[in-house]
Amino acid sequence: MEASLEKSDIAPAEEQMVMKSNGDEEGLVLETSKEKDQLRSAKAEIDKVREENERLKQLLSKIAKDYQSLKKRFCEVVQEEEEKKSTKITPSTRENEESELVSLSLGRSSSEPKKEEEKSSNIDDGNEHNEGWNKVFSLGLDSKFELDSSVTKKNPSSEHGFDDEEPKEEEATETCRPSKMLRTTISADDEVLQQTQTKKARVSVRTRCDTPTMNDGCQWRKYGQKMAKGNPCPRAYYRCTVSPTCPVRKQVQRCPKDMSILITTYEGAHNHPLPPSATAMASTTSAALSMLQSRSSSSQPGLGTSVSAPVSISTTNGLNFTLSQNNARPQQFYFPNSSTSTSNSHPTITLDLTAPTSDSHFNRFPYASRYSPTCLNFSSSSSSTSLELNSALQTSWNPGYSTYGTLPHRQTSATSQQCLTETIAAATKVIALDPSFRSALAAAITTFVGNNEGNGIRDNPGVGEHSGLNTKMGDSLTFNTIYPSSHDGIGRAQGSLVSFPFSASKSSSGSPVNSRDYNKR
DNA sequence: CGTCTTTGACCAGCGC
DNA sequence: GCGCTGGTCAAAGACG
Repeated sequence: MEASLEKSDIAPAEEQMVMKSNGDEEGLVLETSKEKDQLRSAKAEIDKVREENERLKQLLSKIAKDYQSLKKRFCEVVQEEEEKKSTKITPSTRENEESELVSLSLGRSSSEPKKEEEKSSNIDDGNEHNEGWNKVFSLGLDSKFELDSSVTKKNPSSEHGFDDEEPKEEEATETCRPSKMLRTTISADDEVLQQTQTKKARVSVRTRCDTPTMNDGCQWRKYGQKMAKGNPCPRAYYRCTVSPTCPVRKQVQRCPKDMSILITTYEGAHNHPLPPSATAMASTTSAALSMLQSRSSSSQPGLGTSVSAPVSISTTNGLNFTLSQNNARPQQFYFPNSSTSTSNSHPTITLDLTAPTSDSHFNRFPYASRYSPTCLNFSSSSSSTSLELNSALQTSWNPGYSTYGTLPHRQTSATSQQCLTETIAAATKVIALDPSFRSALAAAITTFVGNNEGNGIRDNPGVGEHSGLNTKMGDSLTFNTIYPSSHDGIGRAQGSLVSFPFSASKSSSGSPVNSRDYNKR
């Protein structure tokens, strides 16, 4: 469409060129017409990007506006709560609260506060004016995605510090070989190695499902089964059969702790069109791939020494998005059941669709729920990425899922499904736009904290649909949004809060993944 | 008969 | 070097 519009615009110039070339030989004419086409398409592309840019700019300004007002309100509420609590709570409970709050921060981990502070000093600079609370909540993405280093730093002690709860599951979900990763990441410019690396990008989905596998819309062929160590349940290996050349594989395994939970780990990106029902998952997996690729491409050897803190976004509305790339375990302090991987070399995204019962995360952590019922929690390390969806958003890709009435999940309604789709889409977008993660984040967050009004997050966010959001922001931007309603019917105010620095505008990396493959056939 | 699953064998990486 | 483990292959069987 834009191309056709563009056609008329540039027609005169092109005609001139043609006229000119008519005087020359025919080959030249052909060449010129070729260039003409290229010019046309390029212009169209530029216009597209410009449009998108404008749209996202508006989006961001809107968010910033909202942020300002909500921040004000949030601070008021927080202060009130603080005053109330300060008289009631004991030092120990206060400590808990603090750690929970720390876990909300990007670039600060409660386990390594000092380290993080040092490493993200630039973040502090940007957030100093916020002090206190914002310090806690600020997201420092600046150095988080520098590949690396992290890789070179092995942190075995941290490996099992977190998963006492589900060690087997983690084993089941992940199988990484740090040394392998090390090799591939060290020579990031090596294309072959990069490919090897991208193969390791994984998306893990935890869902309650009684069926042997989760119906994600794709066709799979089982090619193997293995007993995983430490897990009584066998792990099944599937390969995508939609296209014979499709590299996508998935592993399916039951959670040893809860057999009703199915852990599906996807690896690779589809190289073929997918049915609409499969696009969400496909987008997510390919986005993970994209993220990994962009990381490796944007990594700088010299910056490799910084160990990033885990990045996680969590909301009571069901989103917990954790990015971690390092050997250090992702630190989701108040999401003990979120599936983070022990595997340190596989960047892994975990979608946790399991239904939390009464002991949901936030119920367990009243302060977190009180202060940030809908909080976006970013932290990053370099070993895995986990995205947890639960509560209201929990649902399944399995269309027949609701038929398993014994499962404690909520019935999948059209609303929640749409919500899930949007959530996945947004999360996918975030991942996909990793090179411009900071800016893209805004778009994704808008989907969550905004009204889901279709503001830019499409149903099928192809990985390649990079918006090219280059809007420059201030040093840090905090989103603090109140949800109009809560999913649990209690009606508590749901504030989503996230802040992150937009200290640098990166051009979005064209994702190598063919986003268009995911378009409807 | 074609497709899919099962299952033992094989290979590579890793730790000791 | 050896054993363990994860991942894959491929032959055989099951199924529609």
